Amino acid sequence: MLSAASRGSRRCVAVVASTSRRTFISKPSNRSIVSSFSDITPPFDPVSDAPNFGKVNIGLQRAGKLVIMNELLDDGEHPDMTLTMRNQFARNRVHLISLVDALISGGNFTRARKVLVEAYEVTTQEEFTRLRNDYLQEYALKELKDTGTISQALSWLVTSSLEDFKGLPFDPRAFVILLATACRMQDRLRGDNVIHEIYAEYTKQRTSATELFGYEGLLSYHDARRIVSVCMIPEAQLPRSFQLSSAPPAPDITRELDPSSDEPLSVALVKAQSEAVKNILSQIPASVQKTGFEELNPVDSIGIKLLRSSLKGIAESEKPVLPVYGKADKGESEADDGFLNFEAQLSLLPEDQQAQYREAFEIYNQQRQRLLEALALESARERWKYDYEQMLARGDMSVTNVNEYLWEWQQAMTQQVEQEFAEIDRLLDAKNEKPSGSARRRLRYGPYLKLLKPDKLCTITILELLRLHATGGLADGMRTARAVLTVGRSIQMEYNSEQLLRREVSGLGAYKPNKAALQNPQDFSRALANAKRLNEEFKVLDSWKPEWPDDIKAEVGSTMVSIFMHVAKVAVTATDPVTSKEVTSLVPAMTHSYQYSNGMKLGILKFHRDFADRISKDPANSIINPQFLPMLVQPKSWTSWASGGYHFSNAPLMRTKHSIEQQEYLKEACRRNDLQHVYEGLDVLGKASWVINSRVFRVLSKVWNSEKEFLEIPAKAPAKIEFPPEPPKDADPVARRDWARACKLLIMDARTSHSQRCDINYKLEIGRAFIGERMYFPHNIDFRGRAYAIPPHLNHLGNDMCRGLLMFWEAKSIGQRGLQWMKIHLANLCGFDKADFQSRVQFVDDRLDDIFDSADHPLDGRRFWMEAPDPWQALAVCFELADALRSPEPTEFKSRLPVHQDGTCNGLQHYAALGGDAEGAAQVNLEPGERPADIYTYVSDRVSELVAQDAANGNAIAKIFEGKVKRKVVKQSVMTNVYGVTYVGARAQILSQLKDIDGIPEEALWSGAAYLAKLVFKVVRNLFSGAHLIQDWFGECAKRISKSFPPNTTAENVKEGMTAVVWTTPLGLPVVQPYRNPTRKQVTTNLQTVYISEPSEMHPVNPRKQQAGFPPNYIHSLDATHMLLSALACGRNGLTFAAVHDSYWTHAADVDRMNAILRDAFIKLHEGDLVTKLKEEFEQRYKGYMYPFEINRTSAVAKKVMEWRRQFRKKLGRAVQLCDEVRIETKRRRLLDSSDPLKRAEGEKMITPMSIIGDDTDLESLRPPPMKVKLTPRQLSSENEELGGLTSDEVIRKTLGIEKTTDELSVSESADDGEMEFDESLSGEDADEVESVIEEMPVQEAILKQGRGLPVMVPLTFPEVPPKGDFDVKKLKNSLYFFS
Amino acid sequence: MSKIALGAGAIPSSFKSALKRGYERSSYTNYDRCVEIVKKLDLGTTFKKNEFEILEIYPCTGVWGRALSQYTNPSRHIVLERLDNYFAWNEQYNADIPWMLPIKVDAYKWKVYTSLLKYGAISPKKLPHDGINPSLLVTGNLTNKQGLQLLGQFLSCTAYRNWLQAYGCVRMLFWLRAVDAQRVMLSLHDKKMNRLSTLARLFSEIKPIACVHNTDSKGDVVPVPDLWSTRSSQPIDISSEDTYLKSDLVLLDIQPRAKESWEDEVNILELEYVIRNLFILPTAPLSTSITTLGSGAEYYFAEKLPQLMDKITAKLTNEEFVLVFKTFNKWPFKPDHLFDVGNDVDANTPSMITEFS
DNA sequence: TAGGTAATTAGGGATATAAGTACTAGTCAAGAA
DNA sequence: CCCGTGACTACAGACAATATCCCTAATTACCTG
Repeated sequence: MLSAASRGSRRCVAVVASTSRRTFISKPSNRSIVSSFSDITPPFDPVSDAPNFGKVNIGLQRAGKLVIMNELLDDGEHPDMTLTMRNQFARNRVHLISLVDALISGGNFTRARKVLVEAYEVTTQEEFTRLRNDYLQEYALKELKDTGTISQALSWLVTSSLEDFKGLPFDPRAFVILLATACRMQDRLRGDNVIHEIYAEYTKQRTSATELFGYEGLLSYHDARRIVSVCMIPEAQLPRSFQLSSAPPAPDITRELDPSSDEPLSVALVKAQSEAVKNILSQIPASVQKTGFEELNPVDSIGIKLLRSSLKGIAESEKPVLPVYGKADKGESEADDGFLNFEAQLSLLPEDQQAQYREAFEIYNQQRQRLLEALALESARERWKYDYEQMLARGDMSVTNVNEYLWEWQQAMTQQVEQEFAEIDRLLDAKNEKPSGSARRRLRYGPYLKLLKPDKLCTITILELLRLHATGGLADGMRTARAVLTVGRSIQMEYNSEQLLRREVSGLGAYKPNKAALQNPQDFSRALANAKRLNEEFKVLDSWKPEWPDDIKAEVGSTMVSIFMHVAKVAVTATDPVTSKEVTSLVPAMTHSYQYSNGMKLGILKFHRDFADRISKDPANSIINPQFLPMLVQPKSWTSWASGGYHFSNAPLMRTKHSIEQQEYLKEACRRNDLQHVYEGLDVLGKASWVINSRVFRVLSKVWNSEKEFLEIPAKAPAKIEFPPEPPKDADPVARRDWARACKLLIMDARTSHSQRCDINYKLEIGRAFIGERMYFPHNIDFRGRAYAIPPHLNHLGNDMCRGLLMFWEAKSIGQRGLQWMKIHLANLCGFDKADFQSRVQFVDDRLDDIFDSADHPLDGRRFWMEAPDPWQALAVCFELADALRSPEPTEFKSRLPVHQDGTCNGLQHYAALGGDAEGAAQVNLEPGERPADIYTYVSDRVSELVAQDAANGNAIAKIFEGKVKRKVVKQSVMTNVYGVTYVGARAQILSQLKDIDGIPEEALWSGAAYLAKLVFKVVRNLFSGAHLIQDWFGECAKRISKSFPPNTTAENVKEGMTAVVWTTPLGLPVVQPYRNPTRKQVTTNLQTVYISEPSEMHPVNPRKQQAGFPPNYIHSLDATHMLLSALACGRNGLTFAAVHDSYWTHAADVDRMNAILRDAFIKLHEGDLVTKLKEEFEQRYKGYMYPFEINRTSAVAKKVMEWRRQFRKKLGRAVQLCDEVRIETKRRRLLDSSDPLKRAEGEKMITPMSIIGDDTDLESLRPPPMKVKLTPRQLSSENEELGGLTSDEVIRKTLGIEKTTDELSVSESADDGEMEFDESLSGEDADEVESVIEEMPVQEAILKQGRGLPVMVPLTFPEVPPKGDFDVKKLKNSLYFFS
Repeated sequence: MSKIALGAGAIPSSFKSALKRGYERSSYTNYDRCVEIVKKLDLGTTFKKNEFEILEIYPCTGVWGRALSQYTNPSRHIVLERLDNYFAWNEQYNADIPWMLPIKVDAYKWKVYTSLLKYGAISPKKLPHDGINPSLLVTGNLTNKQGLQLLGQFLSCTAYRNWLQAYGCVRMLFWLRAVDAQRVMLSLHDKKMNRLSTLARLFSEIKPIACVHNTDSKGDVVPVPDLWSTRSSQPIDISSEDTYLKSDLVLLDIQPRAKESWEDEVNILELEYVIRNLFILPTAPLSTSITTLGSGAEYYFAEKLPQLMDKITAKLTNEEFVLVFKTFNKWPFKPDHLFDVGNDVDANTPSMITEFS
């Protein structure tokens, strides 16, 4: 048990040093950029004309400011993290934290307090303080509501600290919470007394009141002033914002406590505001208004358009008014343009009005965004209900729409959930009843389940299951484990959002806004001002809810899923096999079943076939889960690891993989303000506004509704698969197997096309909902820093179709250069991207006719666009280009089209820059060149040559593949080669490419892939020597690190003690490789047990993955840095910027500027010697760590070490473990480093393996000599070979001494049917040829292997970095094809 | 006729090391005891001298095959084995058995048997399924993981009555690891009743012929399979000391049942599906485990077979299983297909993958 | 009412599951003799 | 302690085996002085 004092001294992370403070200036550069292609000189002068990066001090000068987990045992500094990771209560910890939170929110204060006391023992101080303050706040609020005072809360604050929490005092925030609550007391006089009392208590702890006013958002100005006057606090102790001089204007709304309402404030406010909005909108000229403000659209999946109308209707009815749905929602009319031309139409107005309307639009969108986040679930439900009622009104009970089912299920489920709630309550109340198995489980998940209202729980469950069905991989089923966890997670997220909404204003309950003040705005500007003020009231406090442990999610989820399965029924019809009559029956819509895969059971949930069929067919309206949709307003700027993006949903900054280690590093970096540039970069990405390309959408929609196959859209499959007839019962097993295989293939095909159709349906539906809307994609990052859009399904990172559907909201005049770039862009999309720019422009100019045709008759024309590798994007360009060229002044044309600039083999670009590798630089366009270099084409050409050679020499496989080796075949393997792909992996990659090529016999695929993989490796080996050196260095470092132990390793923590590879990107983002071996266990739920890992526990690292993952991850962290850096600079220079990792997008007009920026960013990034810096970081980060080094067993030193171990073993009385050596060696080093000469002497006397070796000895000299490894041919492989390359059939024939008969040939063929025996397809001669390829590989390495040595723990050092070449990355400045 | 009593030590070491690597199959090596076993089997009543063939797979040391062959005198004894060393060894060991013909093929492959039949290596008579086929005796050494797989396939054939079992009820004598034998042999009342044993029980009569009976260092009996003693046929005790790799082995005599009329009313694929799925929840009452058969199954079966709903899957009798099969066959809403299509082939769904360069 | 013992249960670890091993070879790590 | 055997096979977005038996620890029930 830890005393309060020691708790206080614990720190999570030690700051190693803080030398320099970074500053940056965010002044945008307004430099004009020279623009002409005939002008080969670069737009920027490399030296003097750099774009303004505003002194972004990218990281490398920051060495010494790393986040390093300090784990020095001897200092007695247990970082919280290691404590929580290794605490024996660790498993309890996360459970207790989320349980306390749930109990508080559920209003169960008695239990909450009890668990809080329990939690004290196992949580960190920070966690605990937050929990206790949460409790205090909610408790005080409750008391205030019930009794009008908060005396009990106050007395708890006074006494509990001593009684329950070992004297851990409350922090100032706790007092602020009470003070703010006291300010809400109706009885002002009593309120003042309480305030005084609280303050008196506070002064017992602290003298200055300054801290009290430091919590943003808790106290309003007026509250603060009141406290100041009541407690007579000196003005000097107040922050500026609370001083008298900064008094805000009197608010337009009166804040009254409305205990009866539990509606979130923002909703209440927006509803109240609707009149004002209506007024504003009514003043917009008709021409603008027509664009969709009032117009109802027949399709409204998510409720956005519902909101459009409900805003108008709310004032009268106080309830959302449903839009009137027209006829079937198919056809072209649906593509209403919404606000698409808002700006254009606005530009017709006088300027001052423009500004006003823009502001109105902004506010309008903000309101809708809030409603979207707050009410989307309800709106989906309303839609179901509406359809259901329509059905009733029709008087026809046959279900025509999925929604009608959904509403029935929703209702039935709600009832069941209410019963479940009652049961939970009964159990919670029943004190002395002994809980049985199911009761115990109920008690465990009950508090969580009850956090949401039953109807909401049900809606979430239904939506989530439908979504999983559509996207969960299996067509007619989903993994149970995934389903229950996803539902559980979704419920938690909804709870989090609700809490955020609830707390949004000072966390002090709901208010009734003064409607009168809003409904009669005197004039337009006053209305605007009102609306603006109200929006500012929505400031959401940073609040982070603990994540529920997975087992809780699973239990909550499974409860809901099983309720769903219990009540959801569909009517199905089938033919009775006996009577041959049609029978109809009500069956569960979803079944719980199992499958075996490799002998292991897999729980799956399946929707009934008939219902599943519906989902892929019916418009996906109202089954879209609205939790992470694109936003209507700019995402909230990122300000911390937990805050940014959505306003009322918690989306984390980083997608961590259940790794506390990652989270802790991130939090610490965040705390230290290291992530400002990351935030800024992400904000730029988030600020890019998008709109659905409605013309592309219309084409897509038409194609979709035809239900025919089109490009990558599979045709609508019939509900029932037509299987070939089953072979007769006594058929040969071979026939039976072949039949089964054929069936399974059919099933799989149906499955993939089904899920593709579902996926496309989903995307279309989102697109349809957002048509004509300005939308934004909030972004977050993976653990390496790569950015991703948070909204799933439809975003610009998706496939060609998604990208084709999206364009920028903002339109920019393209200018001459922009027109060129747009043409180049089209050429690129058509796959013509290897030529110089001029040729690409020419490529497009030569096809203008086709392009116009595609734009005018996309479906019934010549369909030029469809032949492009990226057809939908090509179509979008066709439209845009046609418009531009036809406009009177093409260069004035305002374009919204994003134009891409893609890195040419971005990974190798970074490698070449890291190594200063001139040759490599030229291959990947770091070096300026006349034409773009393409490394993939180069490799495929070289491979083709080799294939041709082999073919000429009679190699059968080579003959098959002669002339078939295209760029695409080798591309992936070439790229991944420097990331450490193995022969097996490359072979698989090539195989999957070969499958798509026509004219290759089935049986040659495999041997061909193997053959080509070998050739690719052979070509690449000599090509990327510089990159390989660095890659090897990365690998060696990662290997040493992942096998090393920190100095405080003990026998108990030796498992977890091994080390993950951690580094800091130049932007200051700490990257932690999460690869560990998770231990998983079974958790019993209502449906089945699920097998999940225990996230709160620390698992041993997986050195293999750490090593294999480091090279790609490091390079990716660099390209992420480059991207964010470019984003940041683009943002500061006023460009719209979007990116897909190594493909950067902007308006056509701005491509030149973007190119200049991204090149500069790359130069900036690589100016310093990153590899050396990395080495220095490692040395600093892993100072004092030890790793096992193998020394030659036969050496004298090894003998001595072994002798020492024998002695040491006697002393210990047990076997010596490596961690013992770490400990003793650490002790010795500490003594040697001591300033006390006595201690130093003591240290010198100590004998350890390292002292035997000698601290200054060159370890390399101790390596065991290389050993010859005898090549042991595997018994198994020799067993698998057919006798002398003969088939078994021939063996039998020969053994029996039967001569080949005339009908032999046909017989043997039929016997081999289905069995793939490659040996046969190759004559012996050909096989030799393959051998020859293998033999040409350097044999020495294969046979001479590092011998096994004696492992000795030595201090962790790193090999020298490979010498850097003389390529100057600044040359890049003139390289036009770097990104192109 | 030379009787070579062959202990483990008598096997040439070269052969021994070859066996150890990756072969994993054990084998009984006590020739005298093998003879005893053959005698006990009393094969002569069914298999007349020179009027039947033996098909032996994976002979391993070949001791059992030798004894069997010598004492039953088949017209031909085909041995399927892939180890190089076996052939050299066999040449000297079984030189005196002229009808023995080893073939170097992989007995795991189905098409091997097709070829054997095609070339007349074995030529069993095609007989109706009303009794043991006296023209072919299959034996083998299924004492590794692969062997268990093979056993499952042989048992499946007894259900389909196809492949080798297409010739009538072909008797099979298989050496198995004791644990595997136990799994197949479980009786109705055993809690551990499983898929394989149910299949076996439905279509064949299985008897243990020889069984390990070890004593440990203290002389106590090591309890291996406990059920043979209760069976009518008292198995012969053998010791794992006398086996290759010192493993616990059992020799099972599998005699396929004569065909019954219900077999025509069910689909074997459905039968396998039903058994497989019901045994996912072996201890649950049928009312629960039946749900794994498909959507709505619980209602349909509760209506058709109410008397079975409270029974535990693992305690269903043959007759009750047959009822379930028949009922399933007539179910209008049975699933469209009965395959467990693994989701392992999540491979390139072309348009779903996001395109990164 | 306290305490001791019997009885029950919860929970963790071990094991079996299915059934054409898809293909194959080098490397690294846990495990067993 | 050494050696044969087994798992994995570039990274990321996007994670997932389950039922049952058997034994032990822990808790409850029950009994008695």
